[in-house]
Parts: sequence; structure tokens; C-alpha cells
Amino acid sequence: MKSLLKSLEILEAVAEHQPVSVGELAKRLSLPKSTVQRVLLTFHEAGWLRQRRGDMTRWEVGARILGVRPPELNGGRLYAAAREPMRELRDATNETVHLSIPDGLNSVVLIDRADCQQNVRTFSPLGDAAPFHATANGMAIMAWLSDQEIDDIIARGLPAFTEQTITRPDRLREELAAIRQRGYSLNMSNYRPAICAIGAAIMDADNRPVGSLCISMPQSRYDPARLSQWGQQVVEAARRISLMQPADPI
Amino acid sequence: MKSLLKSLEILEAVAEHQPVSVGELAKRLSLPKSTVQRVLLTFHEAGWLRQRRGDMTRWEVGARILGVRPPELNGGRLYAAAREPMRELRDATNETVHLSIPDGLNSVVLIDRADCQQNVRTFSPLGDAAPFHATANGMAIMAWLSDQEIDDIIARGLPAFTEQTITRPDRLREELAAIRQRGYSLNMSNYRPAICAIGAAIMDADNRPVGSLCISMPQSRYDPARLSQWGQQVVEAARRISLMQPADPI
DNA sequence: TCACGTCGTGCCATATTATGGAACGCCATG
DNA sequence: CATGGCGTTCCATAATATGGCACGACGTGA
Repeated sequence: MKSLLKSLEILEAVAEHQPVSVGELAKRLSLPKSTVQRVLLTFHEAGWLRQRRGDMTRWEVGARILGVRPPELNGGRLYAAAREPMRELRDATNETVHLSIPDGLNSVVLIDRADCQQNVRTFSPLGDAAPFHATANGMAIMAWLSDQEIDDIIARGLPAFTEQTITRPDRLREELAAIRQRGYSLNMSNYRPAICAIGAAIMDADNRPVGSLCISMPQSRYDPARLSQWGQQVVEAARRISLMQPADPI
Repeated sequence: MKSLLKSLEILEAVAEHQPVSVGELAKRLSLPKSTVQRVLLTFHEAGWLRQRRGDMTRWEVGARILGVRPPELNGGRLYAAAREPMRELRDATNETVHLSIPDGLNSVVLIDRADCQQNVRTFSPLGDAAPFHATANGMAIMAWLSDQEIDDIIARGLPAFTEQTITRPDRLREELAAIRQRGYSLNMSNYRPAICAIGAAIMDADNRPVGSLCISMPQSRYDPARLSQWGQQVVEAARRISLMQPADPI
């Protein structure tokens, strides 16, 4: 369905550049103006896009989309449960804390953030997708997946993002075993240069990983002497959130 | 674009019933199986839907959609700013607190909730859309819109939901004036029977309403003697959140 | 063991539908 | 007053979504 794929591209472009005009979108996506406009009007008809207040020529994403969420977020239980522990972890470390969930076996997506107060801090936009094998949040989740699911992720390839990215399957499996043993995962600039993170998985009542938490910091502030303490704090925060997660309904 | 409208209906149906199978969707929407499957595969290709872990025949919403959000939520500043005040308001009143944002001039949408601990409590699912003229959150926002925008909403009709719904335009304008004067809005079973609420608008740095907060309670616990105090508390909580809202970029 | 019903999947001729170039009206600018 | 850029509309045409049908897999009950 080419038209649907094209429409979703347009929707995502609106989300990224809102509020945005027809012409701008057409240029950006190299599509005819009339095609773009037809799609915008159709999304509008469905309630997914709206015109900006006071400016009928600029489009933005409507609130209807907020009713369409992955099942992990239904009832907002993960958000709600993570809120307080994330704040406390942020305050205890004075570093930014990230909350992510897996998107199937494709990637991990950042869904919430507790920002620290430092002048130099890491930043990732909410909704950002990142690979399992190169991030603290990704590896923390991956460590608790079944062997078959791990094989599946590895089979999709382990691209390198920095010199530190783990790209060899056997090396990755070793690292996952280490994570299972110590409880927390470690990202030493494996994904983005000069960004380190310490992560731990959040489990549901069936002991399946449904998300993860990490402390994200500039490499300049990474202190090996504190690793063990911070690792335990992340694990403890994740455990508290895990206790509030329901079982997965079939 | 019929095909796009149909596809969005299917996507929304998946969100509502996830995890869901092809056949179930086809029955529910009265569409041919092959059509539904083609749409599911296309959404999958675009990363918007995924198969449930361990069950290739059940579909659910993927995390990619989390990157597509209304502009009010960009950076999560409203969520983040509202978090603490909402909790405090909930604790102070022991009632559920709702956070909503306007969807253009169409409706207000519930985006967050701080649940109270009572055995009897109100419940609305996140993402729920409600009319401006019949809810505390809606009227709180509406009160601070321009005259033209208010006219616009009224022109779309003021349907009745209960005996108490305000359906006469002049009566609604009076109520909005009263809200502007006292600072908080009031819903006395105007929308859902036996549910009351006290609301106040959240303003951005340009003094435009970008959302609203309300205390939502069963009518049985509504106490006129406390109205003034709770009203002031909602207004104060909304004001604290407002101070953290950025100006609206053109 | 076999027959049956159910489900997900793949195919393909057909008709519906999306396409995009062109033209129009509007507005701000020089 | 001319110009360029914008959003919008139209329509013949080609591209594409459609959906009935059939196949294979699976689970069930006779």
C-alpha cells in the first residue's frame, strides 16, 4: 500500500516540523503539493491533524493520537510507577535518568526522562528509537529475553556506531551474561560518542522485561569508583517499578 | 482518500483491542480479511504495528507512534511540569486529578492522571476526548480563549449529555465570565452523571491556555463548603505549572 | 484416523482511487 | 502595477487498492 506508507511519512514529517505548511512539506519530501494537501486534509478529517489556532495554513498533530499507544502504556501504569523512582534516582545522582520500552524486537524507545540540573547534560528527544545492542537500556532489556529472542535480535545485525559498539555475537552474549549476573548494564560510549549510561530492566509480574531505566551522563563525569553504588541504585529503582507492573494479559 | 481513512480506523481498532488477530479485526470492522491484512502488513512495514512477542498472529501498536505527538507535549514539558503539582493536589484532596490539553478547538483530551486511594473513584482512560462546554477542564481552557475562538466552539453546537449540561450559548458565556472571575471552573454532573470536577487552566508564557487541571470526584463526595478552598488549590497548582511553560514558537 | 471448521496467507482480474500537472485566486513585496 | 510565492481546486489518466477465492496449517471432535 504505497499510499498509506506515503501518508505515514507525511504524518511523521508533520510531527517533526510542526507547525508546518503544505508547501514546506512538499519540498521536504519531494512530493507534489496537491498530493501532500490531500493527505493532510484526510488526516484532518480523521482527527489526526489539525490547523494551528489562528493560522489555517500551518498543520500540527492533534491529540487524538494520544489514544493510540503501545500496550505497555495502557493505563499509564509504567509512566506512573516510574515517576517517583526516576526523580529520586535523578536527585541521588544529579544525572539525567531515561525510561525506555522495547518496540517489539526492533529497538528501544525513550518514553520519559528526568532531567538533571547540570550545565552539561545528555539530551535525547522523547520517542527516539535506539538499537538494543548498543545502549544501556537496550542491553538491560535484552539480557532478560529468551534465547530465541536474543538470537532473533542478533540475526538482524549488530551495526557499529562507535569504536566501542559490541558487534561480535559471542562478545554480546558474554556481556548479557555479565548483566544478568550484576543486575545492571553498562554503556561506555557504545552508541553515541562521549555518552555513558548505567541501566537496569523493569520486569512485569510474569518476570518479562517491559522496559528499562538508565542513568545517562557525559563521559567526563563517569567515575568508575561510583559504578557499583550507582549500579545498585538503578537496579533498586527498577525493582521498585517492577513491583507495580501487572502481569501480561494473554 | 478512502484507503487512508480506512487504514486509520483499523489502526485505532488495533489500539483499542490489542493484541488482536486479523480475523477478529475483520469481523469487528466488517471488512474483508485480505484488506485488513494488507493494511496491517503495511503499518508493520512502516514500524507502526508489530506482532506480539511469541505470537505472530496477534497485532499491537508499536512504540514508534510515541515520537508523533501534539506540539504541547514536545519535550514533555507539560507532563514533566505537571507531575509534582498533580501529586500534591491529589494528596491534599484525596481525589483523582486529571491533566488535559485542547485538541484544536474540537475537544479536550485527557493526557495524565493522578489516581486517589479511595474505594470509590472516578475513572477515565488516558486519551479520552471530551467536549469543551460540558467539562471542568474544557470550560477552564475555553474561558481564556479569544472571543472568536469561543464563538467558533459554540457554533459547532452544544449537545446535552445530562440534565445539567449548559446548552444555551448565553448561559455558557455567563459561566465562562464567572470562571474568569473566580479562576476555577466547575462541573456538576454536566457531562457524566454523578461526576463533579473543579478545574483551572494552565497558561504558557504568552498567556494562552495550553492545558488544564481538575479535581475529579464522585458527586457523593462533593462538598460545597470546601469548594472555595479546593478551587484555590487547583488554581495555585495550575499557576505553578504555568510558570514552567515556554512561549509558543510561531 | 479422518473429516471438519477455523484461521492466516497469497493471488489476481477488475474497478476504484490516488496521482500530479496545470490553472486560479490571494497576498505581500519591490 | 508587476512579480513571485503561496494554498487551493480540478480532472484525465495511470496506478493501485480491492475482495472473492483457494491453499495450507492447525486444532477439534466424531
